[in-house]
Amino acid sequence: MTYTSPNPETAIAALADPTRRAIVERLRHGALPVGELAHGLTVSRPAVSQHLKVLSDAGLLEVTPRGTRRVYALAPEGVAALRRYLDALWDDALAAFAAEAGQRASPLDTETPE
Amino acid sequence: MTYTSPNPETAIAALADPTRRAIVERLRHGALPVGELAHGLTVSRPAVSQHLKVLSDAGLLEVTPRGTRRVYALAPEGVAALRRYLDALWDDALAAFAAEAGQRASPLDTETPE
DNA sequence: GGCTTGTGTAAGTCATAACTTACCGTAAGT
DNA sequence: ACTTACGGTAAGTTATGACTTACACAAGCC
Repeated sequence: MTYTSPNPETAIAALADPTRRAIVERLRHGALPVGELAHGLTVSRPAVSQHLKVLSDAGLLEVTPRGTRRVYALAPEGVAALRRYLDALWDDALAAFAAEAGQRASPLDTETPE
Repeated sequence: MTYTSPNPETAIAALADPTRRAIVERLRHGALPVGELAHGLTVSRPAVSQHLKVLSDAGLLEVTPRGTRRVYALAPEGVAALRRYLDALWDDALAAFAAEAGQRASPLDTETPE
């Protein structure tokens, strides 16, 4: 029960911020505590904490308290949820693309039928 | 030369806005002109135009002028770029996850080696 | 037990971007 | 050619959210 992502849209919104993407990039290589994480960034440690909260709420990160430090890691399930969302979008995009190509092949409606 | 997406990060930022996600959702079923698009939304037509520009710049949408109206459609290549980005992230997330699981199996460093 | 280290939270400031109204250009219809 | 419909752009306002400093709390070390 490592709690799954709430919804992919929250995750997308979380990844929109450059600093948060930088955090995610830093976590690609492995889990890190907050201090280490903030050391490579240009913003203050509290700012990092706030971003970590947003990413965690979006289901993209998981915390493991280890003594006095809190180690953050990428949550594979959160990334997977995003992937599923985009896969479905990709599927529909292709279908719509094909449908429009078919419509252009048989120009039944130069005008919208209203 | 339907011009490809600039980078996945711009696309993510574009999808962060709820109104823009609503536009994308509406385009899943097929291409639409601006008027039709704005009709289903709560914001004004100019606002929709601005959002369409952002989505187009991100490589997620394509325009087809048809007479006086401009028909917008999902750009499969833009969605594909996003998918590739997330696939790579997913890959690293799994690797990091496995690495940490291995570290926990052989606890060489209860402390960070600094 | 007090001190230090590591981190999350609160309050407030400031920058960004989403939205509105007004306007302009362009393509079709009569 | 004039009118109408459609959509992009400009200018200005407002709301959102990212950042800072200051503070509070918990866990290890002496």
